[in-house]
Amino acid sequence: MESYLSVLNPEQRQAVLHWGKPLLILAGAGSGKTRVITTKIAYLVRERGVDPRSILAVTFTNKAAREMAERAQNIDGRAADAMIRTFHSFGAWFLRRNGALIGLDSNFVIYDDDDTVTLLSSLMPNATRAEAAKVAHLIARAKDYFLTPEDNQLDLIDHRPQFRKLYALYEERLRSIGNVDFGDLIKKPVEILRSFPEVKQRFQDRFQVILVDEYQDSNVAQFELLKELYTPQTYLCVVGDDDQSIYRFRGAEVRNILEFPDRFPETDLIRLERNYRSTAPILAVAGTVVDNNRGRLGKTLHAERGDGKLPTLVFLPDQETEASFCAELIEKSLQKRSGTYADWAILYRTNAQSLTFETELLRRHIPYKVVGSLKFYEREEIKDALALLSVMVNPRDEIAFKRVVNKPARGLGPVTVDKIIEAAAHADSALRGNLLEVCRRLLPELSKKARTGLEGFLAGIEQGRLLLNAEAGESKVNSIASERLTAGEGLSALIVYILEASGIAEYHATEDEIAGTQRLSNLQELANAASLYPATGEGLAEFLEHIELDRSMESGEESTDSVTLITVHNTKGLEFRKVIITGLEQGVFPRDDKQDEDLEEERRLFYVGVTRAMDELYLTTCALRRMYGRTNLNQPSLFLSEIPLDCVKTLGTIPRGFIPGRKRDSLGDAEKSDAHLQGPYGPRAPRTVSSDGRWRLGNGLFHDDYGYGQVVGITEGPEGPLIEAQFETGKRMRFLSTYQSGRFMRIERDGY
DNA sequence: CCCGTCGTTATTTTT
DNA sequence: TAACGACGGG
Repeated sequence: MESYLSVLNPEQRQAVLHWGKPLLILAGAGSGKTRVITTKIAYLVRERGVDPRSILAVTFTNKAAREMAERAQNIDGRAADAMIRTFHSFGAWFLRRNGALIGLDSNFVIYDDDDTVTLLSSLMPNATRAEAAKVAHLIARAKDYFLTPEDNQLDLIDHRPQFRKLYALYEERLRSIGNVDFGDLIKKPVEILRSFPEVKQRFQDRFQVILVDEYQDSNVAQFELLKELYTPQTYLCVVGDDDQSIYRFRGAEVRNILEFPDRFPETDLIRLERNYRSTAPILAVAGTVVDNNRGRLGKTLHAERGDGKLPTLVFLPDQETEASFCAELIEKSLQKRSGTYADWAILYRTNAQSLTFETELLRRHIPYKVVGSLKFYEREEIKDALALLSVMVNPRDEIAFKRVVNKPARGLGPVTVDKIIEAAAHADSALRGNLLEVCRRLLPELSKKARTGLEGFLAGIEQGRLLLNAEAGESKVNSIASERLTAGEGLSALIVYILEASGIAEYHATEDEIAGTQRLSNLQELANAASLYPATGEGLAEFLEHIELDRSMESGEESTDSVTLITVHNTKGLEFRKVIITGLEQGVFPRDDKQDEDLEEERRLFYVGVTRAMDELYLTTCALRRMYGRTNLNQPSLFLSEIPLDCVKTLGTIPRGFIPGRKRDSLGDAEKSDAHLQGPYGPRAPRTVSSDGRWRLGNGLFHDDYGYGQVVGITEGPEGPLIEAQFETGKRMRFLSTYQSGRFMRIERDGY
């Protein structure tokens, strides 16, 4: 056996050697999934004589695509010729070549969610941006589900007729601008493949092998794309873990993986259940909890590493205590043993929860980094720069045009700008939509102030375009020595020049002086990122596409040893020696509006978090938590009650009535679902009046969010008397008797 | 055009 | 609570 195959376990090897029928590899967390895919690519090229160019491997993240390409090449260099891309980058590649068939110019710009909202806002003049964002979200979902504005099933996304109209209007507008959104990168290729059999034939001939990674995160449109590329002669292999499907809210359809064997008859199924990451007690927690999900193919992870430290379940009074508990845990661990800060990750459900941890870690001088809050490409200056560059690539891009034409202020108010856009929309066909050309025509008609301003804007763009088209662009740029930004080389120099000439650089430099921000250096960073692209129109388009599709911004700040603060979602694919999952309370994780499918997804999210841990796992839950400026008394998370008590060590005071899970095999199904409904309060002699005299059973109350209700229980908590309220909406909550807020009050409404 | 104030509204986010 | 947007006054 070849050495690269000998490192595989029997199931992994079986998966690599498999050939012929469709294959579904169910790869549990930490089971060596990436190794299998990359080895498989290399194996196909090396042993099966498959032409690497006929291999298509798709993933969801650029990081995964890069890693896959790199590792496959390390085994066999010829794998470099395989097409290993994200779904979206494959779609973009496809559309640049075949988009003309449906009237799409090859120089389209890819709109991000933000641009999409802006476009939609312009179609909804009376709506707020937040309302437009909601519709934009729905449109994105519709595209994920491969639904057109005409589709009957669009009602499943939103049944209001105006949604259908807005979607149609949005599509029309996007088409006339000549750009695409993320959903189009999948949906449009499918449409082309369906409408043009000769194109479909070409692609089906080319791709003999199709591999899909993280298949549990694929959406309906992506499934359709696979179906169009697939023929009975194609070797199709998908890899994923149904238990790690956590992007339903974004259109991921877990049924894609659950029903794969039905969709592709004679599918072979291989399970990778040997886990090389975590110790057995950690996997026991993960397994018992996720086992409560109904919609899963079923899989049991075995810990190759064997036994280890028992996970700790920690009951805490509030979030401040939670933060200091985490900090102390980390400090003590570093004092005692030789571990590092980087061993530790603090996980939470929502970004807002990071604040308390940041405050505490800062106070104690514990180094940390917050993952996912970078948002480089959401910064104003970066969006400005990208909009400016977008207009140069696609002069029909009115969204980008609007953003930058009056920035810095050039005396072009919204009235003038709208006039230009109107004129462009109604220009004769040769100029239709070409904003820059229309601007030029319109100049004489404008007021002096507006004219001068617009001339300045056009001059900047024009010079930029000249340089893009000029052979010796670079040397020219360098001769126009830049004042604020350093030119660098290639496209970087050109971008620097454009930023300077347009006044954008100066505008943000001034901002920096006022607000002490880093905007100019961000712009510099953006420009630097372009250094490897040629200073041509094509190079610029490529650069913009790269940025739209890959916003990870891999800055090399990995060097400092620090604790990781991260949302559970963001931990997917990562691992840490020591993991603390925080905020495990009903209403937080899971959120209390989650039911059925959504609840199962939350449970999978919990599973993802747990399976990140290699050596140590801590689960924390707080009795009180401030959310939206209100302090709520929460029950421990349902998921905690699903963990058998002998699977964990507990710390802190277990709340009365907390019922831990029992051993799985002693539970019948009916009993199991009962356990979920079990209230947190044990039997006690009921009080009729709270000890502070504020409340009595049956008192009426009103809460802005929960409506009318009634006091149905009174207990004594560590912080004072607690009242339990049953609201007419069905919600039951407990409050401190002293809890007061303008939105919550006692009302004279005793009894019902 | 900039700034202050008021009101609204709160997940998760591979691309 | 806090952050962000919408609106009105200077």
